[in-house]
Amino acid sequence: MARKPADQTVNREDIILAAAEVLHRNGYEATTMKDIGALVNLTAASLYHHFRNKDSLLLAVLEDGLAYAIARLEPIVAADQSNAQKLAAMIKAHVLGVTQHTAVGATMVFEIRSLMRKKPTGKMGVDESFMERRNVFFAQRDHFEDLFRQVVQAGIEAGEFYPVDVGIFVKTMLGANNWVGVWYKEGGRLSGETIAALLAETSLKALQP
Amino acid sequence: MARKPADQTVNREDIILAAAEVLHRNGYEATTMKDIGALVNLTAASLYHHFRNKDSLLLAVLEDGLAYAIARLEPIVAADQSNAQKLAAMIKAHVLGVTQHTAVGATMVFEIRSLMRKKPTGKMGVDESFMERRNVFFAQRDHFEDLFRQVVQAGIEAGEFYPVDVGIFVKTMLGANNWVGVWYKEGGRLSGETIAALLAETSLKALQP
Amino acid sequence: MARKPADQTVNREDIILAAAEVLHRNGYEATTMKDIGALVNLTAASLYHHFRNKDSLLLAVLEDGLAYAIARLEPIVAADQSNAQKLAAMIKAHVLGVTQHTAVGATMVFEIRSLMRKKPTGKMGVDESFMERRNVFFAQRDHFEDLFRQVVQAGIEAGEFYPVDVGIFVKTMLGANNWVGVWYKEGGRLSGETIAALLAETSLKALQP
Amino acid sequence: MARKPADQTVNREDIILAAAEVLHRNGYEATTMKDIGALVNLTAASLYHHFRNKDSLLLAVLEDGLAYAIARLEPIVAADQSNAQKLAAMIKAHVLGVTQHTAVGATMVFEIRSLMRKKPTGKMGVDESFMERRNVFFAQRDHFEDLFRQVVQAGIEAGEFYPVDVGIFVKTMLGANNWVGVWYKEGGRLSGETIAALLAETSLKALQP
DNA sequence: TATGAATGAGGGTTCATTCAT
DNA sequence: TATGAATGAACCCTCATTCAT
Repeated sequence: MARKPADQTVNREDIILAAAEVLHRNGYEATTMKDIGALVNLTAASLYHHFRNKDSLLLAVLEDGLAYAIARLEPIVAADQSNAQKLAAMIKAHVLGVTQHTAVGATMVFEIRSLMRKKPTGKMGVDESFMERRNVFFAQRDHFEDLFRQVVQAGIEAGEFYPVDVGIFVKTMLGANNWVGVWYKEGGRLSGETIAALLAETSLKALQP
Repeated sequence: MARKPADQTVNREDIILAAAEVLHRNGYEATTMKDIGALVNLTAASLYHHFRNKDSLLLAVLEDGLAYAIARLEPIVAADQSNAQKLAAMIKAHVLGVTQHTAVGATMVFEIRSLMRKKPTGKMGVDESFMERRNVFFAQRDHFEDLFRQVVQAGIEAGEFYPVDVGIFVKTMLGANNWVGVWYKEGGRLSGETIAALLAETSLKALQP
Repeated sequence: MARKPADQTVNREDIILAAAEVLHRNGYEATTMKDIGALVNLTAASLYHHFRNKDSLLLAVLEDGLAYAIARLEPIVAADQSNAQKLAAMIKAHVLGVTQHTAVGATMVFEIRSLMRKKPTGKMGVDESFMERRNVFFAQRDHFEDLFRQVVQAGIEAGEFYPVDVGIFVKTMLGANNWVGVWYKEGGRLSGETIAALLAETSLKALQP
Repeated sequence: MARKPADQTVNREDIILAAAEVLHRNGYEATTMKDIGALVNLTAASLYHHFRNKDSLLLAVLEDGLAYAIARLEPIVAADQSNAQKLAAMIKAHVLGVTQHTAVGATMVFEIRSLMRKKPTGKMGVDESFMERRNVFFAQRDHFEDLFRQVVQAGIEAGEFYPVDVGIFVKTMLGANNWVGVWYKEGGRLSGETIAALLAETSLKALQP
């Protein structure tokens, strides 16, 4: 269960990884500090040396996952390729990320509800910095979706894609892609790469002019 | 807030509806008996006259939603139409169900993790009947997916559809459809019917031979 | 230790009494819900059926004590007597209250710092109703002091009293009176009545023209 | 916030001063090692190089304040003056100390309850030396009160003072004087000296034969 | 000396659940 | 049926304290 040998120093990143795992497995509310600590051989109390509180830690996981996902997408969007090629590459990269990088999986599958529902307090009064971070996160989340919207839109305008309703299409496509995080199990019938390729193919076909 | 006038008798179905609403809005762990009760002007304690415990109530919601979803699908599958027509009708029916019937939305969007994670006891010892119901639910869930798989498979064999990996395709498609429950807001830019039609169109296009 | 037999129903007032006792004995921060509960044979959790949270309960104690103290003072102020007679009666009543009514003792000896230091949150976000109650409490506390100030001021104007600095004198006098709550032990050398009489005599002498 | 520039060596006395400030402001239980450390730019852990534990540190504050108060009183008691002159000087000195010397204020206002309630262990087993120090402190506290009692008693015997109950009178008077530490704010309407003078006058008047 | 990291103990609070009324 | 009262379990978080560096 524990991922870290008992005698090693634990750093912020280790904790985020552990938290991502629990978060991905159990969801926001069912994730306890104790569970996270157990994965790095720490007590719950010790986690507070690295993060102000649970919300802050879990938000760090989400930020991490989202940043990673975006980082893989942006070079693709900026590349000099057809929109179809870009979109295929984006989907593959994203789905692969969902299956491989726990934090990405957690971030995407994640019911953002939990974060939205958060009242401006955990136990520390009105934590403005948290609210700010949360807002930045939501903005990044929009940005993430926007990368897909841009490419689809450009593809439509270039005549590469069938003129779908971009907003609906992208949400739908991401729903499909993110959902992989729910059912994907390592060592299953198909590899992450294969699944990623199949999902890309499906989306591309759906956009055929 | 309360869905029931204060002076009316509350029955099992009312509670399920209330629970579905909270469940859909807040997720499994964040759903409290008090919240559910509030929607029908009951105290949390009173809910126990209608349901053995929280799990049982929430499972009832999921069963309800799933049964409703299946009930709308089976006649379509059984109808005398092309597989393409069937699949389009199924998607439309399902997506519409997700947007209109809270319990369906809750059931589908729902991270089944919560249910799977449940230890065979809450406070009442090994509740075998609950485990049975849970297993039946999972079986039904499989059946639900199977309805889609059947039609897709038949369509492929009939040459109507492109020969996709049926398992992956259906999971993907359902991911997309169910995700609607996450982002759909009544009174948005597009009606549930329109969204349902668009999703059906997208999936059908992706299956074009 | 427990003040209530194990088989009796506990009501709001019982809890306030228990809380007053612990509060008086241990001070705000050192008072735990568990300790309070123990005095009425309840668990800490059970207290939450009667009070929203610890702050609310302790504030109730203070309100109680203050209300009681004021209630004993107001008739005296309104009576038709000389200011000297009034003041003597007020001091006696107040000191007696401090020695007999635990909540009064707690309220008066109480380092109001704890209440003033309270950030607008315990664990429940910005609890506005609590802040309002707190403000009302402080206003009442002012009113309490004002009753003494009125009589002293009137006495000075009537030539009954030496023209002291009213504000300082009253604060000083109340400091002396409230301090009784710190050192008074039931069954000591002198009765509460005797002590009260001595304190009244002392203050009156200090005001001699 | 920090009282010491970041690059200066911190000594025992600095810490006591910082602790006195926090203690005076927040009370025993609400005083944290972290808060104290912050005032001298130290971490909580670092404080343990100077003091065995929190209790020991806070007791040092109290000892300091009490020693200072006594040191100012003893010469007065020993001086060759009338008892009335002595008492007036003592009150002035003491009240001034309360307003000026944080440790005195902390010691006096301080609810000795916290110290009395201390179980003979925090985490370090039965700390006998602490219990001894605590007892010495209480003895000193008695001595402090005794200085006042001596002068009042002598004054009564000399016919300078009205024959009050010495014990009660002194406790009452000290209550009044110590209470100044609760309400005194620097920069208020009256200076510490003025307040001290008024309190002395009041007590002396109360003792008029 | 100073500190970052870690922890055990404990406190406030929530919540599902039970039970007598 | 309905509920108020009560509770055990669990959770988040704080804090005094220790220890290796």
